[in-house]
Amino acid sequence: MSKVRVRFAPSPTGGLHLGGVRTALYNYLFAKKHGGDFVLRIEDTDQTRYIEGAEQYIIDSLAWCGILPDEGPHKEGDYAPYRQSERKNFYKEYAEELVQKGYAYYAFDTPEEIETLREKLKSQGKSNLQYGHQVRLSMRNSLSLSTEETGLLLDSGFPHVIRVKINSDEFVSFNDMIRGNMQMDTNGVDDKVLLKADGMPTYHLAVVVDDYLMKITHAFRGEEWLPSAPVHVLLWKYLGWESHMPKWAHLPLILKPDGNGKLSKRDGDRLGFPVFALGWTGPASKHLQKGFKDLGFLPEAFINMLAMLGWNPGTEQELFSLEELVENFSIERVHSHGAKFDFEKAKWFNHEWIKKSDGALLEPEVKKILQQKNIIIDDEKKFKQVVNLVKDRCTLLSDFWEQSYFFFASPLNIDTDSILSKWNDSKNLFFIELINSYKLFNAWDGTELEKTFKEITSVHRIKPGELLLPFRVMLVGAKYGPGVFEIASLLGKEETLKRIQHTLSLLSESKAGC
RNA sequence: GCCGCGUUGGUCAAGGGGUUAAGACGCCUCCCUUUCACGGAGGAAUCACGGGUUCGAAUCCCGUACGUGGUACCA
Repeated sequence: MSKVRVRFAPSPTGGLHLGGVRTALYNYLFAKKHGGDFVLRIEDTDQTRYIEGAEQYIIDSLAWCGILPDEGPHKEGDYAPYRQSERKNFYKEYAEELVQKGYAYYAFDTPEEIETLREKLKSQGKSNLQYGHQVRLSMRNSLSLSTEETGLLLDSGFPHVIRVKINSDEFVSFNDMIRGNMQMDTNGVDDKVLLKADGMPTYHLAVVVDDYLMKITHAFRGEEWLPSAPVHVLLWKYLGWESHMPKWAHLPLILKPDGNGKLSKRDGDRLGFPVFALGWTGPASKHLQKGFKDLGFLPEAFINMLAMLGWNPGTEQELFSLEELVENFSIERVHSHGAKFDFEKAKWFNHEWIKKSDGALLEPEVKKILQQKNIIIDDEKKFKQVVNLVKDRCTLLSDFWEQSYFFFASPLNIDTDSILSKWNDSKNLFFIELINSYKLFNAWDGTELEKTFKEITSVHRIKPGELLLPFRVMLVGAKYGPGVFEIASLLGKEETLKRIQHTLSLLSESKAGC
């Protein structure tokens, strides 16, 4: 058995969205599971849709996910080049070969002529034109024209394409690793263009030629290719490569959460969640669409979520590292139906990953987030403690800001309103005495702070619960966060006393103002 | 329109002739927490419909409906 080789073959037409990353992921998982190669091939045969920078963006996106190609345009192997635009000569050669063998033909119809014909049929209420066995003899091509006429047109350099000649009523069967035995007839497909007038191949030719030349053993791609699969299978046969044909698997689509249609690049803004791994700025619009990374997702959570959207190991385990996915993945367990994307579940995966990640792993990203907000981290030991203390309450990395900034800077606002309604002189006196007691502390320890706090409450005959909330608001600015004495302990004596004092004066001002 | 693929709670899903039809997200209730989370215990909610086959169908077959993809010199 030859070495497993799979490829991910995106076209550089813009950002790489969820579905694309998942296709890459499944290819990668399968390759690594079987000790094979994962090849990145850039399908840039449509010059009209080519977007500068998209190729690098794709490589960067995959790298962030931990999906590293063994070969690709950025990492050349034995099958270079890896951009189809640089492989132009191969395709022409094979297209000509197909013509010689009688499996393909030259067609001289201009796009405008075909379009006109389509419009005409449409206006007559007829079904869409299929350039195939029904009409090919009434069109302008090397089948309908004499050899002389064809030769003349060819010699004069008349623009032409090469089309595959698909026989009607032919049954094509192949095995799909997800769907099982497929038997389709050729009536559903037309005489696909193989080589365009500009000399570039279409997907149909390029995918077959490149998969053959690059010794691809398994071809996994989106379900949208299923209807044209018979053409590809036939091409493998016509080129005489049938015994080398890769095993196929057509992956289910990722659908929009609100129903209707597959998730597309444009859905990101409309639906309020990212569709890209990394942020993408359209070169024309200059509009930035944020990616999962920008929103505070961990790559581990992102690929975990993606893997589970369309695949399931059959056990109750939901949390998988990339290594565990490699170990457990099986293409046969990929579903044959699409799944709607659920952003809430995606966030859940991230929350789980933040909780289970070692604080040390999170620190660099968290530090970046805090520093972007001009928070100065002067005490590394304290920073580590804070990260571990608050990570359970963070769903996104960006949540670390709200959950931890007040350890390093004064609260932005003090929510005095939440204290004021129940505020009175005896509570004020309590805090004054608390300050005085805390001033005498030598060892600033959370347990001791709590002990003293409670002792004073009993002297003042106030329930601790009535004072804990004001205390929290003094330190945090609002009603959230970890245990209040843990916060005080990390804040240190000077800062804690300063914050109590500060809020006390705010409260007296408010009272006076009433 | 035609052709292909699909259909288990709102969402992701296990289950592939006999199950009280797993589990997860989300939602609700309670416990924990003198905050917010985390954690724990519960709850509501499902086999698209109609025919077969069978002692027995979510599971197999056929229709219908619905969804989705294709129907480009795009991939």
